[in-house]
This record gives sequence, structure tokens and C-alpha cells, in this order.
Amino acid sequence: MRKLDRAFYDRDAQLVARDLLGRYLVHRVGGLERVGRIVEVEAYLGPHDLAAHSSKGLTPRTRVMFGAPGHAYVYLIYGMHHCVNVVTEAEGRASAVLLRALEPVSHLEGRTQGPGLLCKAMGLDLRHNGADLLGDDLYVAEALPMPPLRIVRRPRIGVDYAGHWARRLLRFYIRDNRWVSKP
DNA sequence: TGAGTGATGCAG
DNA sequence: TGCATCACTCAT
Repeated sequence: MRKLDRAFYDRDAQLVARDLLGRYLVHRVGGLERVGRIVEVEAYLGPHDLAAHSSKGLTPRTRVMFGAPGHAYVYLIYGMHHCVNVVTEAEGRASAVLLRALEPVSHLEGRTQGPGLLCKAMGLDLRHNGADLLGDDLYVAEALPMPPLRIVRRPRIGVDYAGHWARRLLRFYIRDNRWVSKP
């Protein structure tokens, strides 16, 4: 499978979010290839987006989000779950796309419906924070040929604190796909 | 609907 | 320093 290049990520976060749907997240670990088809994502637009971590400004935690596109931003939430994002747009824009659910393809353990379960199934944790998605261990691959997708837009999950930003339609998923976390 | 869990960021 | 908060999940 062909790896997506830097230019793919160096675009508007909403475009990247939509285009990630149907493509494959790959994690090579212990000689095994863990693969899942991306079926649900959320876009976080940058420091002006009050739901985005980067709205707190440049901190040790958000450093990766402010960095170059095509890197993984992984963080720990509620003391037990990990979430993985891909950094988008030019360095400093601090936008990213959260991966929320996968359709299992190979070597995934357990459920993949939800950002925490996704990371658990893929074996992703804080060690992967800042990982370059153009490396050989963790990347997103083309789906060829790419079938036409029916994409649904909804408000993002769990960001009610963000005022009107909580109502923006920045969550995208593949319609009628059984692996979506909250249809 | 509420508990569990610990890093994070801000107030002091 | 201390404390409220949190892009979640699972059992009631």
C-alpha cells in the first residue's frame, strides 16, 4: 500500500479529515502490520477553534500540534485512554484531525469504535506522540482504487464547553458504516 | 448516569 | 503548590 505524502497533510484540516475517510491507518509493531480503515474523524481547526487543544497556545503538550504537518499528536485523556490525531496545514497553524473509529482490517485487538479503543487496538500510546507519518512504522496508506463514499457531517463529540464551536459540523464519518462510534 | 484515572494548565 | 478540568469507556 502506498503511503500518503507530506502534501496530503499540508492542506485545510477539514479537507484532510474528509480525505482520510476510507484510507488505511498502518502500525508496524513486532514484525506485524496492524491495519484499520478510517471510518470516522473530527477536524480541529487551530488556536481560534475553542474546542482544539491548541486554543491554549503553545505549551509542552500542544507542541506537536503546532509543528509540521504529517505527524502524530497523541495524548492521554481521563488518565487512562489515548487519542491519536494527525497534524495538518503548515507549521504553526496548529490544526489536526482526530481519528475516532476504524474498520478492522488486520491484526487489531478488540474493538475500534471510539478514539480510546482505536488507540488500544492499534497499540498506540504516548511513545508515538510526534511520530512522523512518513516513516515506516506508523502511516496512512492510499486505498486504490478509492471507492466513492457517502460522507455524513455532524457536530463533534464531547466539546460542549466550546460555545458555538461545539455546533460546527466538523465530525465526518462514512454513512451506514457499522464501525462508526456514534452514528 | 456516574465512577474511574492522572496529566495538564491556571490560579494563587 | 493545589485544584478543576478533560477531544473517553464501561458498568449501572
